[in-house]
Amino acid sequence: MKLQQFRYITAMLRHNLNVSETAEALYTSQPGVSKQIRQLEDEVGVEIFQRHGKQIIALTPAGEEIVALAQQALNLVDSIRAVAREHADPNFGELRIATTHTQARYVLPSVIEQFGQRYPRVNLQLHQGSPAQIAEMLEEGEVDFGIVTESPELFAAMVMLPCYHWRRAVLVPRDHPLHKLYKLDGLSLQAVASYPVITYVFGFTGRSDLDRAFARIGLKPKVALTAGDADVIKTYVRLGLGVGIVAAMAHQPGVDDDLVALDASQLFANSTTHIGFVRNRRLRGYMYDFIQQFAPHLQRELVDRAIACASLAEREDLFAGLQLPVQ
Amino acid sequence: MKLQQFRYITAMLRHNLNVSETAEALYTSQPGVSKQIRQLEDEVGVEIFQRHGKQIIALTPAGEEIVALAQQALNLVDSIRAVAREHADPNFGELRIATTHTQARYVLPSVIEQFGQRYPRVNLQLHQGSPAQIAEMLEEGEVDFGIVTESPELFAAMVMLPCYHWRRAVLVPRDHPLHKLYKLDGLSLQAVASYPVITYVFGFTGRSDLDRAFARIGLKPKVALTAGDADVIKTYVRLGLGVGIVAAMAHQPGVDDDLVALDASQLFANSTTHIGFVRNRRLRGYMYDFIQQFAPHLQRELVDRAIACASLAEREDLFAGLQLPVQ
DNA sequence: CCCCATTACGTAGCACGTAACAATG
DNA sequence: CATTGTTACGTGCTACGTAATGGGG
Repeated sequence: MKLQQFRYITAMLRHNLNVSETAEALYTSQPGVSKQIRQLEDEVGVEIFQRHGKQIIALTPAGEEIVALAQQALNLVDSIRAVAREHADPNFGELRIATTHTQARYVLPSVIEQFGQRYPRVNLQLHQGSPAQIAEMLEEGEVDFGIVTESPELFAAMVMLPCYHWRRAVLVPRDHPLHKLYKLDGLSLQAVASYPVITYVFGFTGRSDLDRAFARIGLKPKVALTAGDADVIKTYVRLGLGVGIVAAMAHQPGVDDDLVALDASQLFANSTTHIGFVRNRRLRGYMYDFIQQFAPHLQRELVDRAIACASLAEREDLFAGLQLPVQ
Repeated sequence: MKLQQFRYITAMLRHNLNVSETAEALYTSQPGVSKQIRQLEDEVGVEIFQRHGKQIIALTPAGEEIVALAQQALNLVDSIRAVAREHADPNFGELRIATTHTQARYVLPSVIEQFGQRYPRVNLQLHQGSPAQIAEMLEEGEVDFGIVTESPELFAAMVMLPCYHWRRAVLVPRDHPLHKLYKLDGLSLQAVASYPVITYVFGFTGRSDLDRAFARIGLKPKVALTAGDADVIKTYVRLGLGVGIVAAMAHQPGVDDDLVALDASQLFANSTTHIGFVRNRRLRGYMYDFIQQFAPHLQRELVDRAIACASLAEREDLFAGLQLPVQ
């Protein structure tokens, strides 16, 4: 048994059980991967992958368990690396974060600046992506943290810590009828839905919460345009293509004063942003600090307790009593 | 990083941080071990062992953590093997048990016979040893289970499950004065201590509980002879060398009828026998069955919950309400 | 001066790459 | 016929063993 074999079989999972694709992703040859997998199967005496002729179509029951254990072993290897680096120099290393546009653009800049001053020798990498891509980057060990709002099911295997709630705002030009209405009576879903809306593409930044709100009252607003980020949305709101529905923090005073952000927290449920990472992978000291700078209630001790939780439910209990800040 | 390197550094712990001894124990050459350790240290960029000149004298702080993680990784490798075997054939495999004489001689035979009938194709190995040796065998992965009464501190890192309490008996020839006294007034520690005693060597079969009982009332009985097992003790009791203090189950009706076993459960606290194994190493199905045959209250589900416990204290809570059988 | 870790060096085994082959849809 | 996994084969790396070297107590 070799760690390399563990890398191959775990990578197979992430690449459709396709040997060719896996080999390519790991920058190695197809026969090499094939052979190592076969050798591992020979050594332990049981097939890990179910083959149909020469096609690999599924994991065997034994394979399910074996791959999970192999993944844990690889996490330990990463942890050893982290421990060693920590002891070599606790202030030196890298911090790789994957997140969506909204966080990268509106929330993280101040946190990252602070962090950079505290840890000038930590090389910080920020990767932008969709929640699915972020989940993949985490799984592959390409990043240390993911910061996301959407799709908890993608992150079921990870430790997700709630950071803050955020409100939604309806973004319109100053002279838009909704602005007057808002000042008189406040907003209603009906009023908003009477205009074409511009909002996030599905799967991004709490989009599903938004759809749910309209669906609940049986409305299906005309969506004029969807975008992955609020900057694009703002651009088209300015062009009069429709009303924007965005995270409230996307409206920046000083820059966006030609638009008004009408508070819509009564119309749509608040969304919650989480920071998450792979379980069983040891965190560097500065990583704990980063988490706490991002979400002050997440002290190291609380994070460790969340890591220790065996199940999602346990973790939810841990945070049940907590009052999160609202952005 | 290679699993072999993990084997070397973890074995170092069990062999006084002595490279030569470690190499010998692993049937390989001293320079090989030395070099692999050095290579691992180079790779992770931090010393694992603290050297004083050319002497290895301790683990570095980083080393402490790294070795612990490496051990976990090796346990996972063993688990993968176990999973594979289980799926290949759940009724085929081996069960390796380390235990002390008392269990091997008086308690296990019936359990093992039952087990052998249920699982004829499981190769059962029984190794006898002192508690310290048993702990070592468990740590080295040479056995699956340890069954012991003494020295909980040796097994702090393992999952220990309480199986049953057992009483002590004072063993004397039929015509011994203590026998008469027992029938009239019962026994007292003073009465027992007025004769030379024959009992277990220190570190075996609850010997320390026994010493504690005498010490509490300020008595120090004359110990005529100590032995590792009750058979030897019985032999010398028959020769009139002294009175035996043994586990009650060591007195076998039919075989030992020339001796009488005077119940001494009032004089000495009952001892508790535990079955234990290394955490994070997956158990085969038949292993769960063995545990339950040995201690019927330890159903698979309860065992799994005990394994899940993070700390010793948690595990104690789990068994706090349980009424154990008394042998 | 002995014990022990490290360095030097040769060899055998194996992981990995290239090329050819087989099987599936 | 295209895609995908397996077998065949050659090569370069490296783990490991033997022998020699060097510090510590």
